Amino acid sequence: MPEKFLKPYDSAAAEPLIYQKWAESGYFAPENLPNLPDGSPRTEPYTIIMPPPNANGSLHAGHAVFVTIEDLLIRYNRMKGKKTLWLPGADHAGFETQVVYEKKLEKEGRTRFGMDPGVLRNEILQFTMANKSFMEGQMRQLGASCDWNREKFTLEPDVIRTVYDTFKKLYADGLVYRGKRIVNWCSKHQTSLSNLETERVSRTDPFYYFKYGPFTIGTVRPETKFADKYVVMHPDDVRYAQYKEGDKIEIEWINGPITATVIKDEASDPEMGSGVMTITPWHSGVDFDIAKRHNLGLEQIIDERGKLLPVAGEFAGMSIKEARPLIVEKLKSKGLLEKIDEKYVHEVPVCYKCGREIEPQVKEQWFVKIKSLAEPVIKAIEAGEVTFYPEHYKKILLNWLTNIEDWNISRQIIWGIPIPVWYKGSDIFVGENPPAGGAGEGWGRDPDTFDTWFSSGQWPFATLGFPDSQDYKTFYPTQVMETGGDLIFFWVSRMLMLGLYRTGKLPFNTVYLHGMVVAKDGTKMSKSKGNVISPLEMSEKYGTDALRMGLIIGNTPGTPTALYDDKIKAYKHFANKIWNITRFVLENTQGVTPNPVYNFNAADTDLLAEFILVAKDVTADIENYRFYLAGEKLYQYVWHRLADTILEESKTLFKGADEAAIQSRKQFLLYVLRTSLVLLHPFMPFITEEIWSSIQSGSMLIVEPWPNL
RNA sequence: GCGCGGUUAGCUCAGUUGGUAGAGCAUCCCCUUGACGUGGGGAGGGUCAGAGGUUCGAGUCCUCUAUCGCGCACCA
Repeated sequence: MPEKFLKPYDSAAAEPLIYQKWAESGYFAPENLPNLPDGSPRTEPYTIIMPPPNANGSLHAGHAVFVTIEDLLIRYNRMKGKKTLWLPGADHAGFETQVVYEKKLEKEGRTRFGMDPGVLRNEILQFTMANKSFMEGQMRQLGASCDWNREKFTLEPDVIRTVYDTFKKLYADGLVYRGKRIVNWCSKHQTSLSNLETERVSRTDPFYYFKYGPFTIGTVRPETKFADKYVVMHPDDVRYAQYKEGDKIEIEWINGPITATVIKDEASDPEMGSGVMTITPWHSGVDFDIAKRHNLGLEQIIDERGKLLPVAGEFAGMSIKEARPLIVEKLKSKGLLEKIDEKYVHEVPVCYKCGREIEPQVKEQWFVKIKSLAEPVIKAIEAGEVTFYPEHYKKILLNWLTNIEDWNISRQIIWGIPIPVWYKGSDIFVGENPPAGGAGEGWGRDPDTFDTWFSSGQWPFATLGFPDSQDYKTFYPTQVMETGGDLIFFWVSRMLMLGLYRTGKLPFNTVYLHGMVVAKDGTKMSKSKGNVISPLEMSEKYGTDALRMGLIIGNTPGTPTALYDDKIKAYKHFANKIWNITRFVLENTQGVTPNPVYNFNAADTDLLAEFILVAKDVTADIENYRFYLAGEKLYQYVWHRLADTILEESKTLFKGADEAAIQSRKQFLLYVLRTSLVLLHPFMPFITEEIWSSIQSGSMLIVEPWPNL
């Protein structure tokens, strides 16, 4: 028996060496995998495109979950004899990374505003690349058996080329347009945001009722009302039947007399307040739509920094917070304040990064006519072409796709893929370079970058070298997209839409969405709460195998998973158990040569049948994405059946004199140990490979065939 | 407003096509000197949120109620 089994398993020492062995074997790459047991080459592809982690920090528990689940699937399918590719990547993560970098700048007493864009871009690139290589090391530590030679970064030239081709095609097909529309504007980050990048928070604010000529209007935002010269009511509201569309009314307002125009529109809710409202089309989506329907003028009241413009008269230059009480005071002194409802509860949109209120602004930006892309995906999903784990995400996604709004893809940040568009007066040219003649002839480039999800949405085919490469032909469409449930709209939906649009095929037919990893008390892990569990620390402390089991067992798709020290510790104990089972078996089978076709006696035949049932069950569970059950069943069998019962019985048996029974049992123990290691490998790759190297010289467990049951 | 979930043992959660309620942790008792104390054996503990229905049979399917939560959405 090898000496090492006399000491406890030392995961920290063993793991890096095992990973190195795997890497050197070349088995991470599909073309290097050995032939099938019958000698034929592998043909059936199995592909997972890794969700590229944002290269702006270190790996967190969520990353560890996806690495564990995807690595499990990959190892399983590799052992099943598939031509297996797990393609890793790293994401520049546009706005996300820029926000992280801005915080770093802030700490250094600097700011991005006023910085030379080229210099800033370069700084962030260096920051990103440093994080990228750091995180790659961490993924190796977690045992990721991905093909590093095929790794992709989202800003590589061929990825950008694919993204530009898609944009050109969308433009040619009339599915992307430049429009002057209301966008979600964050006055801190100085960029527009998609609807998904805003959140809604409940606020209690005073709701003011003001006299507006003969009417009473209500508002929580008096600071937007300076230029309000349209008064809107529902066409069927009998209270205001005497007023006709287009009537002009002279009224006294904040900064003096104005002429108001009556507008009749169904957007006005007679139940709300007095049933009359004034509109501020530049700073409200509803108002903007009304203005558009009635062809009304637009005037900006609040600037991009959230300060009042000269139209506010004496309040110009003030922030909203400063100005609001002063404006109310002034209206009150003019006798125009009717009443205040102090307890008005409403929801306001805020920037998902800084929590500042979104200030809607009218901007000229690029929008995707997303309904046209959504429709074929809706049909495909309804036809059952995509399987979701958990199943109910199908309904959630369909609901979202059905109610989808045009997608704003321009961002006013530098960290991203520049939009390939040139302007000259009212002429638009779509291309990476200006039309012949060059920028010298008055063509100016669009200063914006793409929403990072616009490019990420093309990831499955962009990474594989669409449209001509051999990899694309071999590995697309991929088998499964495994990612966090929070990315269902941001990413999964866009991959489905853009993938189908560009390649004519859905990029994957199975979507597995894991739940968020939370602290033991069920709350979100956050640095400020100090309850963050670092997967890398856990891996160092208890071993990666223990961490992986802790992340798999009890983790049903779509449900938050609690991760805590004790849980991982329990699986370190399990690793120790496996180690000691091996020790017991090796001690008691010295001199016995495993015979793969041994005829067990009746008792051991029963044990074999029982084990085969477990193995079949585990296999079916993995095939059906029930990893949490598969892991638990293996744990139960190996510990509480094999170790607690079978090994204990064997002790008595071995002390007896029934040589035939002893021989049979020894053969059985060797068989069950070896096969258990195979079954456990996708879950606990390190310790199983380490043991395998001692009992089966010259072969590696990573490519050992999965038992054919 | 629209949509989606949860409610099972003290705690955290499983429960796959309907077939006598499970695990881990916690609690209590006992055992064990060599595979492993990172151990072993055992015990207590649940009218599966409530009501009704379908069924030979319901934690599982249907309806309603209660309650907690989540997502999406341009409500002045």
